[in-house]
Amino acid sequence: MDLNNITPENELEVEILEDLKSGRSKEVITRCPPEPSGYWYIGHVKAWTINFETAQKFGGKTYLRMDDSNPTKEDGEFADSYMADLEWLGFKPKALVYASESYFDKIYDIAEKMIKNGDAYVCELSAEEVSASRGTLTEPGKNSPYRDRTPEENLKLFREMRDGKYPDGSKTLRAKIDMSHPNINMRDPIMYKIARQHHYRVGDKWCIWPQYDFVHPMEDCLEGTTYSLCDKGFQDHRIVYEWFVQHGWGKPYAPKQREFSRLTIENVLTGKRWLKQVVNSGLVNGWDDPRFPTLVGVRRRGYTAKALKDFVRSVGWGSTIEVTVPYSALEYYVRNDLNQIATRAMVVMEPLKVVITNYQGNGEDIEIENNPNDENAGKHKARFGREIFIEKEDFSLNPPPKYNRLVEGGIVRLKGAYIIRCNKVIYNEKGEIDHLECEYIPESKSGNDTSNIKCKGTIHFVSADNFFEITIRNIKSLVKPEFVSPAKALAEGAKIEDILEPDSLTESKAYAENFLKNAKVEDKFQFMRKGYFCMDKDSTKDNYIFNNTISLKDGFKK
RNA sequence: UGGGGUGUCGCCAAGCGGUAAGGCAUUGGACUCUGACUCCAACAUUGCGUAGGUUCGAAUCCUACCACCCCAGCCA
Repeated sequence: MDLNNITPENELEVEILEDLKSGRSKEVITRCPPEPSGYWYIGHVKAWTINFETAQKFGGKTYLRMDDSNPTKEDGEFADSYMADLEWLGFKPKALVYASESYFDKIYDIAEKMIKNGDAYVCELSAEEVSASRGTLTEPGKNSPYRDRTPEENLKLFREMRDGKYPDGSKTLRAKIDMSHPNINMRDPIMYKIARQHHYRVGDKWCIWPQYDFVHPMEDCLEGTTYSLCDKGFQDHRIVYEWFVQHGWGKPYAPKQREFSRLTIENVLTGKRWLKQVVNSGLVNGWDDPRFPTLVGVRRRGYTAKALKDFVRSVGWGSTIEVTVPYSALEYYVRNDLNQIATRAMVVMEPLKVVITNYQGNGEDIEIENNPNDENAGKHKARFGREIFIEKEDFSLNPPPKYNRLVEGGIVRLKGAYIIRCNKVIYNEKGEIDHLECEYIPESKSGNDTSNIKCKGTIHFVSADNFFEITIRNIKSLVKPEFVSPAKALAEGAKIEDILEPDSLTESKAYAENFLKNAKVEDKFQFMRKGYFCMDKDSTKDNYIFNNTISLKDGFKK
């Protein structure tokens, strides 16, 4: 790889380039280190995109590493979902490693080494006492009375901790740094705690567990990570990270921790704790509910991996701890990608029957382009005949200004077929419109129109001999629009039920052209003039279900 | 009152001493057999948190101030 051909696009890349040129780094190794304790959501895409793509850019690699050092929160169910999510996103990790299995032994050895070096000690303060002696933001902490034990004594105690000689919570291993350090994270952080807890991977092998500030840098070192990229929430842990790299690892080519902004989206509920509550309350249908911001949720809804990645790239690295963007920023990329790949089809949501009074035959085939933006997408057959259905809203008795759909006595083009003129409105006993009587203009057929009639509007339709009924799932924002920061509202005491939109998911029936019978789960369509839809996994042979991924932009000013 | 950060258009975001990129949103308009897409135009008028200073010249350097965010788990 020729470093001179690489154009750095942010400060980190500038730094990496310098490190590579100076020889500080031999290659770029990053990691994707989820704690397997919940499903990923859109925010994770940013973290993984940054980690995978910076490595890729410099010809490096990325490991998927389960950061599973807390047995009380972790679960194999989640760990298993991550490989699938990553594959869907299009990222290929160099390997999948479980920190608990691959690194705990070595990390234990490092801890012993640190004890021998006088960098760690066994402390017998209770959790409350540790907290009380840590000091406050403005006052220094106090040294633990156990701080000055000899390395021999510490080593003996630590081994006994490991061997299960002491009850849970009775002792900890602490780093000997500085109890009066202005950064609280440096005040003798806990390296190991005692907790008899079954672990989803390593079972009951351990009763002592390494803590984040210690375990994370050591995992990075053992793995060969050169750049440990995390969110800005860890910015004031960087100094601790570097301390452990120096005192625990102590070799050259140590990793560097660098931080990017967390990404949040207006009006989207995030936070494991809240999402879990919503799932448990039954207000949604599981973690992959199409209204949910989880990856499995947005995927089911019909969002694409490309859209998500384009979106997070557009937001950038970020400078503040958290960057909040409007939902429309995401939607732009969703529409953008779907517009390129979605197959066009005609579906009538609220049918209004139209009889073509001057049409005599048994109907005829017409052709519809599968995707006008992709010439290789081909066409599919649809039908036109004496009886068709159009959208109710495409006919008006009292048309607003600039309404260029069907009106009494007016004309409109049927997509892919003919121009029709509305001659008569037929009402039922209740005085409602029952159907329309129209005539078609035989010379106006799409493809060989010799009629010379200029027609402003084109509407979609289905023919009575070429449709079947489908189910549409209409999806609105899960959260009421006034809650721009739902997690904040909840933290301030709002109730889940109060911030959620009551009818965020509704079902309705629609008439779809028969072509849609070929659809498979996760196939993406544009129902012309309506929006993008994705076939849901709940579909059966007799009931095709489509999720409304997103509407089309509507430029019609009423 | 400690430490770590950040302040450039409604929202993101370039810029790193030479006279305010770009994207989203918005508003006009063109095109259109999807009122989509696409295209074109407008959108910080000495303005880059504020006040001073240095300089021929500052968002960029210096000084002081102000505002906002994060940190006191044996969570990650």
